[in-house]
Amino acid sequence: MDELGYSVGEVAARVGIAPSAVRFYEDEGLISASRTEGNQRRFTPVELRRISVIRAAQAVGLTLGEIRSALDVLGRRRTPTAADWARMGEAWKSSLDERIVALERLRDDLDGCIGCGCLSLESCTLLNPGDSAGRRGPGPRFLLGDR
Amino acid sequence: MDELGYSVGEVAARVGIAPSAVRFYEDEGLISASRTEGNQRRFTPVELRRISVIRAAQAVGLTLGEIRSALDVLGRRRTPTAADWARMGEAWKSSLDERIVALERLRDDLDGCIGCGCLSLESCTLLNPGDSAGRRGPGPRFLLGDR
DNA sequence: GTACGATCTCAAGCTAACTTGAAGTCAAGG
DNA sequence: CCTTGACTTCAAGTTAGCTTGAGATCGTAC
Repeated sequence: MDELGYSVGEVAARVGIAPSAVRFYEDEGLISASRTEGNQRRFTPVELRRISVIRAAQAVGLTLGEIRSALDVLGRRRTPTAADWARMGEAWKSSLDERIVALERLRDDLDGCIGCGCLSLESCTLLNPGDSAGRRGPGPRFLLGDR
Repeated sequence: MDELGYSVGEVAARVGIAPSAVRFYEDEGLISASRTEGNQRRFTPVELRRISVIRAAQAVGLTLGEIRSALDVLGRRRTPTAADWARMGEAWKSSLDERIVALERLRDDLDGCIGCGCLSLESCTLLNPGDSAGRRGPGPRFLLGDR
């Protein structure tokens, strides 16, 4: 790190991703960098934080597009406040909560079905929820994201 | 459905996927079909079940490769028993349990971090777990699947 | 028998999130 | 000054899981 900031390689090493991924994030507008006289990227510590947040958000299951939107909300202010990060975190937390609930429901349904061995039956509620889960078209919609 | 079984279109309609996906699954060896004299696919009800199970497994987050392995375990027996399906279901359930635990931990960490506003701090345990989460390399490994 | 939708095969395209490679430039040590 | 490793851009490749399109055939209803 020189007086301008971290190089791609340094950033990559620090956040544990490949340099190509760092460049990719910049190309995608998720992070920004200044340049040296010789046209090399230099990143401030703030960008390191943004990358960490990006990775965290990905772990939660958000796409880069969604993450970009969230980061855009932070706006052009130089240094996001704690409240800014908190707001984003809250949004992700509810996404997390939804996923957890969905998985738990799936697990519980699986429990019930396995108990009765009905995974082998055409009438299985889990695989053919037409009766109990309502008529929302054919297939195991219950499991595929339909709410 | 004729005496040989369901056509691709019928299968597709019944399980709620596109005919191309049905052909794709057959190409991938996930399901099998007999052929009419005119070379058209015909599927038995068992294949419908397999597709439903495939979709269920995908919803749990398994890849087609993993699913193929699981289905291969069912072997060449013509009709899988309830115990067979149950065994697979159990395996998926533990995968589900793992995911739920991981997401819950992530959510709880996010809770703590948001409470203290530390998402904006470089010393944040969540984003830089180097200290409390052990030294397993740089980056927010805690969030990225490292266990 | 003829029309018309459904099916066939095969190749190519698509999205996400990157990686890889080529050809060339920058920066720091000796 | 020279070497060497890190950096540059840009195009193309990768993986998963399908979809789309072209051109040809099947099957069924009238």
